[in-house]
Amino acid sequence: MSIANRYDPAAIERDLYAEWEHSGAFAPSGNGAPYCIVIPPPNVTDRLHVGHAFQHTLMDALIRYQRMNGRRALWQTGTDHAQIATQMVVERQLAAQGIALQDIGREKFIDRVWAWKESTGGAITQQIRRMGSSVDWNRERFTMDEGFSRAVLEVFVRLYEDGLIYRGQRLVNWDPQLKTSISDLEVENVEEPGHLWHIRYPLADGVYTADGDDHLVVATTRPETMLGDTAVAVHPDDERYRSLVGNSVILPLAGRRIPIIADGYVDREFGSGCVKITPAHDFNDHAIGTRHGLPLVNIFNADASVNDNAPVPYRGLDRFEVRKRVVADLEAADLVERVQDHTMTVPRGDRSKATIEPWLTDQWFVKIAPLAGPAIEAVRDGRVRFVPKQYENMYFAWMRDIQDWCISRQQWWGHRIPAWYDDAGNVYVGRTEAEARAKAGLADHVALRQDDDVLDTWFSSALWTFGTLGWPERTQELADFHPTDVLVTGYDIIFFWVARMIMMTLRFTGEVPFRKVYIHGMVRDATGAKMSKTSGNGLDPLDIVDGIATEELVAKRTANMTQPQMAAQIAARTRREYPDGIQPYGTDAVRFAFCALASQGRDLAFDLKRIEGYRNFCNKLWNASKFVLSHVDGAAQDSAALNGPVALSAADRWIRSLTGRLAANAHAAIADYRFDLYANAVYEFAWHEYCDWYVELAKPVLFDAQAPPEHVRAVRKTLLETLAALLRIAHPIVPFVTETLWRHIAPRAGLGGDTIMRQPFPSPDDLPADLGAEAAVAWLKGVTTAIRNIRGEMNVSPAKEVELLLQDGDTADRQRLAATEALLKRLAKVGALRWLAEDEEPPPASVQVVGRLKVMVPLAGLIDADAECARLRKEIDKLNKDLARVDAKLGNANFVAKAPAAVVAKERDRGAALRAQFAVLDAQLSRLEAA
RNA sequence: GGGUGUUUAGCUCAGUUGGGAGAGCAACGGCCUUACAAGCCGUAGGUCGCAGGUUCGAGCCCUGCAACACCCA
Repeated sequence: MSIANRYDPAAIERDLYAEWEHSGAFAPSGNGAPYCIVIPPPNVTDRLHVGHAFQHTLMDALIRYQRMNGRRALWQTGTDHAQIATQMVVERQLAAQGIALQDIGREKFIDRVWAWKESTGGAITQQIRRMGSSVDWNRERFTMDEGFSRAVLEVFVRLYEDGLIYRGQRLVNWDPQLKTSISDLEVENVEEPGHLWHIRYPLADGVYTADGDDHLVVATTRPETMLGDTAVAVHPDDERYRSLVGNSVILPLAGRRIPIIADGYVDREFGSGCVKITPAHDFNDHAIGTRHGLPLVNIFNADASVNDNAPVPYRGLDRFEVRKRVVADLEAADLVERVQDHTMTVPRGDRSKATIEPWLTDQWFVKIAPLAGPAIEAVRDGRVRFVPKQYENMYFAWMRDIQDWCISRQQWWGHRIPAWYDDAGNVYVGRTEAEARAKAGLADHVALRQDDDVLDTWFSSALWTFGTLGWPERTQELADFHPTDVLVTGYDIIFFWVARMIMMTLRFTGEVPFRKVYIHGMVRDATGAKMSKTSGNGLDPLDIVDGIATEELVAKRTANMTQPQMAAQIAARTRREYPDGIQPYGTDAVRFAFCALASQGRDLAFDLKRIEGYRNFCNKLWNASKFVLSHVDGAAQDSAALNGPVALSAADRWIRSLTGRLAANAHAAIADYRFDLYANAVYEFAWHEYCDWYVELAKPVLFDAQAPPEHVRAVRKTLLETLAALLRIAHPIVPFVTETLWRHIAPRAGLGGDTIMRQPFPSPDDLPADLGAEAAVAWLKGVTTAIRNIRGEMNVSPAKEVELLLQDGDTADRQRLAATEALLKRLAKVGALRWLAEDEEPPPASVQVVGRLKVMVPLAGLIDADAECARLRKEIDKLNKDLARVDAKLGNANFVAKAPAAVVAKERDRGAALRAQFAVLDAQLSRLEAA
């Protein structure tokens, strides 16, 4: 079977993945030490976006690398039920059909969600496959599947029994649109323009302020909440109001009498220094209310319309409508002193984007402090390490101030809370209703009703590492693969997920969930802007893999929008940015780009130009392999072509040495999670050493019919063996092209295996450094480059053979030339070559200096003397600058006295070399100018 | 308001204990040289955000400032 003439990723990638998957190659195997990564479970509502693809690429590179190193590698995959996000999507679909939730009821709704999940859940797994991710599909899990749900139930019940889960009436973040509580983390604080209203509250009982006013002025951004005010607070040390503390004001509109209290929380500088206190609708006010024993007046319904605790005219109206009316009514009563423009921080739900209300409800909470302590300790003592380390500070800061976690959601889709109530409102918790009854010794005739709420989606994902491995059963997988080795995730979910995993896992397994947390940056578009559906700059990774036409992309980006008014703008932007659509680049190119861009501690700008470059890289690998195969197969009839004695040349030894260095660098880079350094090392070696130099160095031998067989064999074997090593080293990044090429290259290199996936990752020990060979090739490269430079600068056609003159130099130069003359002649297209005697006057020539060696190309007919003079002046100029810097350094007595001897010696050598070069070039310039 | 990160070539980014500023892309010049024009050869381009400090020596260490990004309040 011969290799296709052209690299075409579409032709290889799909079939290869199916073959891998069916062969069972992704499952852990062998007797090596276990290695495990759990995938951060994507939401079933999602399609894979480039951020996922990026993250998965890094994980797959790690898994493939460890698998090649003989580890029993498990990449645990699965998806998350994404409680709120999923419910929202299905609700919206129903709404589009004119169906309201209460019409169909809880059970039917949940059936609908499952049906929808079954119909779309496949999309994301298909995308994971197309990205080449070698996950173990046999072990795929879903956070709502039976086994995992059991783990969730178990954890809830045990935490409850241990007193770490409690139910209580608390002020929580309430989303009036979704009509559910959400946790602190799910609230985004957004700065928005607003107003600050200064409102007069009349003093009761005929008292006056120190300034003689009959009222206090309070400033608020939310005048509607005054309907629930139960006090006005001033600072205890504020002389202006000290005498009024203990008196009352009459709350306007409501007409209630409320006290004036003193509390250190009040900022005297803000507004008039008087603050309205609404304990039922503000977290800070609630704390003050608790301190002062103030009553709570809840004025909102679940949808944030105003309830019957407010004066009649406002009842039943939406909060924003009430705001307008309250302001109007106050103005009518001349109680508004002034109105300022004011930037306010508005809390919004991260899913619904609705303005959140602090609202008093009964909810379930996790008591967090007993869980946080051990979790802080685990990071402090290094059982869990963050990479990069700076994220540990972020983790500590958050964990120190962590508040109890509200885990109940007033929704239907999700893990239903395993608590039951009797008619008296007593609560019974158990794994089943029967267990709950049994524990409480309840008679069968006592009616119980299960809690309607479901759990926060992050409650279940916190159990992901051990829940997927079979907990609460004591499975072999749990024993083998837990703690997992590394978690690869973005900094955006350190609090949501990483911290909670550490807390829960320590509590229930006594182990950390993972030993390392590799935190990657966020993928942004080519201009560095955040990718999002609403700004329409997001990309489906498969559209880069397979390519997409402009209009198709426009259609995709403007479909199913939450903000349809943006469609025209997005369409225009898309047409501008992708006038010719996106070419099909193939999975390998995209993966290579992700690795190369994965530098630590920063977001990455995702640029298609980079992908194109790496597609070209894959093509380069393909063509190099084609070259190697053609020269091996051409000789295949000759059984001695590869078998028999070999005599390795300096070039052969050099590329072997560099291959060893590549292996060492790759191992080190992966150990440090430096995917960028790893990818760059592969790129640099493959393109600029193997292809640019070694293949060229191989040609003179391969094309020479007279070459001794042991030399030819050495070149063929070296081409094959180093390419085979390169393919294995590159495989974790670019699995498809390397596997395809491997199957052609490996058998000829005497290496077995149907798949590169199970081949050992090359060890530097197999290819020790050969300093002699490296020095020899460095010399050859230097002389070749010098001649090419003359050609380039003098516009001598590469096709034109030139004469080469050498002069001076030392014995090493002569030895090296002798060893590599044939190579040099080919690489630099040199015809005649002659050493000049030391005292021989060279003909007019263009000259370069390599070490002590003068490299000259005679001008005769080839080179313009004026151009050469100009070039020399430029060179001399540069030399002079360098020399001046070196001399300044050496002229500094302090430098010579204090710098390490080696540094000084190096500087002296550099000076001497520069001076020698200068002498040659300067003499050459005078000679040409004289002529 | 507190914290973290970033600032290096036109663009995107490397730069590992302080010791001659790098890559890719873009640009410019020359090449269809028997693996590859998705290529080859060569060239040019930077006050390393600003201001101080430490040091014989600073992109790197310290202080301050600025801009941008993000996290927390």
